[in-house]
Amino acid sequence: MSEQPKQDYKVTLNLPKTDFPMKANLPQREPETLKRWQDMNIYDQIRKKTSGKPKFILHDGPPYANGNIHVGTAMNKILKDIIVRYKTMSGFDSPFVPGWDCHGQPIEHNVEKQLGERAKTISQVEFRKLCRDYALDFVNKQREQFMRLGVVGDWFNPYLTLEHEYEATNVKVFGELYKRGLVYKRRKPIHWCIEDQTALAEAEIEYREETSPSIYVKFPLKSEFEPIKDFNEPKFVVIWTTTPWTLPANVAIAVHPDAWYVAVRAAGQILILAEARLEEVAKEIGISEYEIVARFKGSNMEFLICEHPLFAEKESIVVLADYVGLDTGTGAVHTAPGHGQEDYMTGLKYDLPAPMPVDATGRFTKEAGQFAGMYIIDANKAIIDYLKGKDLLPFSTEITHAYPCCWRCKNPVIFRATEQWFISMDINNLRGAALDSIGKVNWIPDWSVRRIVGMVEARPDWCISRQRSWGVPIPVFYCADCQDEVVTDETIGAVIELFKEKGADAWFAMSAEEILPNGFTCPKCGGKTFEKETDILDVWFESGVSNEAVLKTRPELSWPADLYTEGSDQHRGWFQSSLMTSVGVHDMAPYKSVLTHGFVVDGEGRKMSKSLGNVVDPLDVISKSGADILRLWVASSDYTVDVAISPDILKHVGEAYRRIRNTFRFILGNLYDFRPGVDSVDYDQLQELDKWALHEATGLLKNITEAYNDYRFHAVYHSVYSFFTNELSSLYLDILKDRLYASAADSVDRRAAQTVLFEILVTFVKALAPILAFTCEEVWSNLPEEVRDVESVHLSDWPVANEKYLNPKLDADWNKILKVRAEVAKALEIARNEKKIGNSLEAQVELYVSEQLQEFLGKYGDMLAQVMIVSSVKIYPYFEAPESAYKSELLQNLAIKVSPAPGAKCERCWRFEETVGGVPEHPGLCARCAAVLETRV
RNA sequence: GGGCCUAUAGCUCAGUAGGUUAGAGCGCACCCCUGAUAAGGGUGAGGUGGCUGGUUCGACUCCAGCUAGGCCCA
Repeated sequence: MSEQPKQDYKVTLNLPKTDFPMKANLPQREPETLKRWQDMNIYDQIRKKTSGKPKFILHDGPPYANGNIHVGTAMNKILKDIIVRYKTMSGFDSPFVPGWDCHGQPIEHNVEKQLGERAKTISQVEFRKLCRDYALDFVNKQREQFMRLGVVGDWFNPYLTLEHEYEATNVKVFGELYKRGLVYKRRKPIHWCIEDQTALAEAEIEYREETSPSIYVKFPLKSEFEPIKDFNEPKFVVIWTTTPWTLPANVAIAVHPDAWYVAVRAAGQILILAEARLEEVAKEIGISEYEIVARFKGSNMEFLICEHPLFAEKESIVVLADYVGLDTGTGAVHTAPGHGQEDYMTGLKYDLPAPMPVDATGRFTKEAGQFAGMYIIDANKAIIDYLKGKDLLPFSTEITHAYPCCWRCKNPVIFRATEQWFISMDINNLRGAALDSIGKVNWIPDWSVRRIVGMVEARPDWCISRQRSWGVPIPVFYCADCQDEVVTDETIGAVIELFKEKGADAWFAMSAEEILPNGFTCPKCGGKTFEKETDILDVWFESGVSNEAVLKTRPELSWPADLYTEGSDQHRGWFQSSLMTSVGVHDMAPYKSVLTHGFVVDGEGRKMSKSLGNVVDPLDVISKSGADILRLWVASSDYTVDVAISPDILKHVGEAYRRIRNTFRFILGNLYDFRPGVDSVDYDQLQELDKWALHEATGLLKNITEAYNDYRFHAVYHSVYSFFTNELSSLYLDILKDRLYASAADSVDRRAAQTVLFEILVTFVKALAPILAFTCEEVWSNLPEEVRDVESVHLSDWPVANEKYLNPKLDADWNKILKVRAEVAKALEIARNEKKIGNSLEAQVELYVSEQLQEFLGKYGDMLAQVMIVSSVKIYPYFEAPESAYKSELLQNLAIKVSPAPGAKCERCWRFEETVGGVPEHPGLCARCAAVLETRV
């Protein structure tokens, strides 16, 4: 029976009411919000709203249209979305046009795999159609996935590198670069499968154990060499190779510049090899007695001339190379620039020719002299026999080693130099111009500029050709008569028009004569028939021209972009390919700022991989926890370095999310009867604590606005989260409960609290909207009808810090009070552990303080009890402090005595008051509550 | 092997133009509340600042090397 009256009083309180649920249930709720955004066409509404404002263009780097999004692409798009949403709210017109990279080898590869044997019978045009379908399928999937993340953009009007206009732009840019003399052709070795007669990408190579010959070959030394000039015996440099069939293409012998080499006399001849290999090699070639007649550095041997062991009329020059190893072989390496990547680089350095005596089917051409017509697989034996016959083969054995093989036919592949197209870094000083442009770009973080500069300074010429089908053809014709390459304004113009109309497919479907204008003749010889180039462009060239194809063609966008934002791998990739094409054509970078983020790694900082089993799938996170959890994870991390994610980390993010959500919910619940237009209280009538809360909130708003401007979102997250926890939840909101619940609903005290809560809520629901896009929208829709001047929080304006709320004096005063409060909390805890009190309202607190502090605190009167959330606070001089009082360790001259509060517990507000029972109509209530109830009647 | 980057409590982050016992929140432990309740409040315990040297009166902060990890090359 005694419970009854309490129930009655409870209904007289203004307890929080809200439809905003505590349980987020994001996996269900977010799709509903997405549906609403789509129904209201929010992207268009944002465009209308920001129309005419200054533009901020974040140009999307196109992900590859293959597979589902992974957590790295998710992070990238979320970062972009936070930026775009912030810029939009803070007064910019910031359209976001997403893009996809649709051409390229991986798609081709997957389509080929699906086709199986059929791949060989299908036409290029048909094959391209299948690749197109494949790419578009993944564009659709990824579009849905990115949209599910809450990323706002022109999703149904993206840019795709397979679109006709886009394809045509490649031709335009290629034409410009060609015209500027930046494009040239040169032989370069590539992986080549002689079985399938096709070029292979690195990803199409499998390494298998293969057996190869391992032979030493004596190259007769022709030059006079100072250290051994006095010896009359025949002299040889002994080289090592595992590919005898590449010897016809030999042009050089590479030695290590810093290694020691020796000349040894044995069996009537002088052999030159690395000192470190001497013992081993001597054993192998069976010379037990030898004499070292000279010792010298590899660098001494540079430019020595040897006779080619197969072709006496040819020569082989000694060159220096760091990669020459001394663990195997002779320390002198056979070098054929047409047959190997390292050999090729050395060839470039020494300006050596790159003979290529092997045709596409793996047979020697006439360039291979006596071996012409021979299949290279059979040639090893022939060459070994030939060398034996000439006594140039001191040693021969076999080894097994990992050798590159074709993914399809499993046969060993070869390196074979073929004609490739390049963009020169140096012919017209593209490198220098690029470096100049880099200096005019704002690179964030600042080390980013060092990285790009280092790469551009050191990079080789850009090989832009691929022997593939799924891409944009290199728009070059060859005159059938004079064999000259033909690239003129006229031919380029014709191809551009063709691609615009019919797409790049037309290149494969039409003849050169059909493509070229009627009556077109070779500018050099007047020839009338032409061949088309069969190579296509590197996909990095394609994505590199996105600034030209997208920013310059879409009316809502502008060039150069304000910002590119990608992972640090794009210093080599898109940042650079975009830079080169743009500098090559326009002499400036296509971006004003470049923001780099790190890679997503696991909780231990290791890269994600299936084999480690540490892969976090963003789609999993979304379906289990919600996109806002992923978004909050992004915002909580310092993305300028690698970002860790793990189930454990996501759990912590989820807990932080709940705290933010509940804080919003509590505030919403206390505003259920608040009509801002009518009930707001003027600043002057607010209590000091309210003003303090506004001061804190305003300072924070200024800080986070700055952080957003600097793209330091984790600073936003941490400071807002800390504010919600420390200043709001455990302090301001906790203190406010009595005022909100127990005061008369329409009292100034309560309305003052609501005024501040409302202000804080509106400020931070907006300030967090770029991050918690879904949750803030949900909060927004629970706001009082009259304040929702716009339908969505994402259509609202960025909150402006109200400078008049800043009050340093108040802040200093309250810092003092709060320090005392913290000490009181310690004293209360001691009392609680001694079972003197439970709830802090059961306590009365006696403060023993300095005279100064007594004067200061005295001014606050009853307010102190409210702030401490106790029933009463009394202040005495410090010297009166009883022995039993808690002495503060932090503050001098502060002692605190906690004792059970006198009086009785008010059944309504639960404070212990001596006034309880003073009003006969309400025997269980304190004076304040009794009065409140009187006014209600 | 080279270039760029990272390394502060279990987790996410602060901080210092080098100077008293290195901070916050979360998590954890314990307590309170049951009128934010699959909530809320309080107290407390957690750090050889990756390791080793060096510079300095003094280094988490500067320098060198090493280790681990990331991106990009070779």
